Amino acid sequence: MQLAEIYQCFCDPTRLRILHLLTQSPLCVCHFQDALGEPQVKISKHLAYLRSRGLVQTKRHGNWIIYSLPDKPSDELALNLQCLQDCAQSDPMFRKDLQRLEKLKASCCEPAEVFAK
Amino acid sequence: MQLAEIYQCFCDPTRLRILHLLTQSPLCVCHFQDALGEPQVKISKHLAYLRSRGLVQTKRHGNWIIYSLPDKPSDELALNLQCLQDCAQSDPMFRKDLQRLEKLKASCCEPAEVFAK
DNA sequence: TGACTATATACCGAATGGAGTATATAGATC
DNA sequence: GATCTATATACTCCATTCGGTATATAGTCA
Repeated sequence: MQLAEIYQCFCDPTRLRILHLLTQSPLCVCHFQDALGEPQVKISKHLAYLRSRGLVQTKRHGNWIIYSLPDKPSDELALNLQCLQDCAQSDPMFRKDLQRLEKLKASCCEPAEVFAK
Repeated sequence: MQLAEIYQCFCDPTRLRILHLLTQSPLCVCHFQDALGEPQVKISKHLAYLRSRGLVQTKRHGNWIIYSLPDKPSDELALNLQCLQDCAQSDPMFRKDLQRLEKLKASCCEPAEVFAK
């Protein structure tokens, strides 16, 4: 059942925060590190977990590897990502993540593609 | 984060099927056994898992223990249960579960409260 | 009280998950 | 080629999960 696999990806707090940020824009590993305040190895491993299950895709841009949600998510994934966004709106943790992400976008000089939708 | 705990409950196929059936009506263990075709101990343990995390509640009715969704689910839980129902509509497994449940309801002579909403 | 029914729990083993430390890789720059 | 930066992977440890087998418990009925 694919649905259960989606929930397996959703069931860790760090992965949830990663996926939530990705609903805003594609990002690379260092952005997750800064926005979530978690060590590189932790972020990288959770991203690998999500990638191996098709929840995120990557493309390289110089030294950076840019993570994004799938171009064509399944109906189940799309529904659940929308639900995640709805739930996240009222959660302080998710809101803070977004705030830190906005600050990062404002302060850094990285190429537009990284944040491009 | 409570949200991650909800997804932990959702991330096993058997638990998903149980929760999906419960969106229809309260049920007791033997109904899950019959509708899902899984052994008693497996059902019982998953129900205990869900119960310990507040996803289901119980009341005794003679020898039966009737499981139901919480009277007042959190916003997050309500949203995700709705999402589950939406996803389940197009999934053959979930549809078959519902069919078997309907047959059970039609063929058995159990008290109305068990299936009452 | 004793048997029966529905359900729960204890215990075990295999598998997976998650965090940390250390190390490897790939591309960029000099 | 040497070095630097960003990211990934290997390894280890500990905790949790999941399934199965066996057994316990609570309520019912004779």
